[in-house]
Amino acid sequence: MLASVELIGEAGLGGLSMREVARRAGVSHQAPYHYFGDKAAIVAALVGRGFGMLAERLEEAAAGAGEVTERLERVGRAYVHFALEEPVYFRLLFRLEVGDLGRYPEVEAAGARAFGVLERLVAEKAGAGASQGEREALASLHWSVAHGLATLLVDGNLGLKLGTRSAQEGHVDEVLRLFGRR
Amino acid sequence: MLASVELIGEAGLGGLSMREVARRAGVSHQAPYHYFGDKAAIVAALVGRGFGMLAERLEEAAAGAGEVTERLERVGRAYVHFALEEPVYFRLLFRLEVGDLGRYPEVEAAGARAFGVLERLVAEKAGAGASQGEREALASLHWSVAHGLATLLVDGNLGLKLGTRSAQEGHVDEVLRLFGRR
DNA sequence: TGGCTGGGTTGACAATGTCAAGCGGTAATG
DNA sequence: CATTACCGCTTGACATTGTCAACCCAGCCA
Repeated sequence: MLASVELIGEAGLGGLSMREVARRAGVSHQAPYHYFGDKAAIVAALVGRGFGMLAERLEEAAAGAGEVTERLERVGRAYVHFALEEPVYFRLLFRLEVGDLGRYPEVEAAGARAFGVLERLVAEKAGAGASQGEREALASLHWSVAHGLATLLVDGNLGLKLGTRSAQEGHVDEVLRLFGRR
Repeated sequence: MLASVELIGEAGLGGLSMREVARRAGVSHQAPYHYFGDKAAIVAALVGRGFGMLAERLEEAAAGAGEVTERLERVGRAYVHFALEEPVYFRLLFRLEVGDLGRYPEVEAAGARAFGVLERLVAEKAGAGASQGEREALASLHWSVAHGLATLLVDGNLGLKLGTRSAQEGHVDEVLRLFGRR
């Protein structure tokens, strides 16, 4: 299990070989197979774990004191920071093919838990007068900003050269602050 | 080449088998190998093509008349629409492992071309007085919104049930309009 | 004692990516 | 015309992988 994460980190999801994992763990090539029926199942387990970790961080960020907008910004920051701190897990989260996800309800539930944090905050911000469509749009917008920024940063696709970690964090803060001013 | 896209569409990137591609094209299992040295190379070629298509759409959207904010909004919509219309290509674009990308400069160039469209618009919007950091943050923010929304929609991770295509487009319009109000 | 179960093992199989070598035809070169 | 070179492709091998099936053995319960 830990060996899987390590290996994915080294060789990417495509480079994940159950046989190599077993080799590293010093067991036979079928041992992992005994716990997870399938290669997809081991990945799904990791995804579930990853969503759990993410949800925890988001809940923590949402729980503290402060105005709604402030807490929302904190949640966004927590989202992006999670991606930067656990890039292996984060990349995994959204790499499952859509169809496969249905086979693992607990993974779906873990994802919904993370999304729920955002949803509640957005509902609070929108106020009672807002229509469902407005709330959904606001939630999608917030989710998109955090998710887009995290994805682009993690994959180095922002076209910027943000070498150090603190440079990345500074950029994230600036972007989120800019988004918050509205 | 076309067979690859088709196969990826059916079985996902992981399900792409050069041998199966060759079989469909009615040639020997080594024929594709003759044109592309590598499995990674064929994927990179598709990514390059995808970025080219995307850049074209963005340039088109940016070229028309209107104020900067209006054009920016059009570009964002074009970005998301591309993802919805060509999900196979779009998913491919950002799935290359970071390290591998360096091996294919033409792919990087195609990506930079797409990003450039946004960069110029943002520079225009920010005005001459803005610092480089401000411009970068603004560009990242716009890119993040479009990219995040596109990614989440394509992978069905928004937690919403947007069955029909027009429902999706309506949601996109609403989110982008909301973002534009600033 | 006997049987059952959990945590493995060994051995086989088809499929895949990739390497190496060969082969037929067309085009340029002498 | 003969030769050479190249292009587009094929055949045949190889190690590696995911997965199936069968077996094994310690420890526990009855």
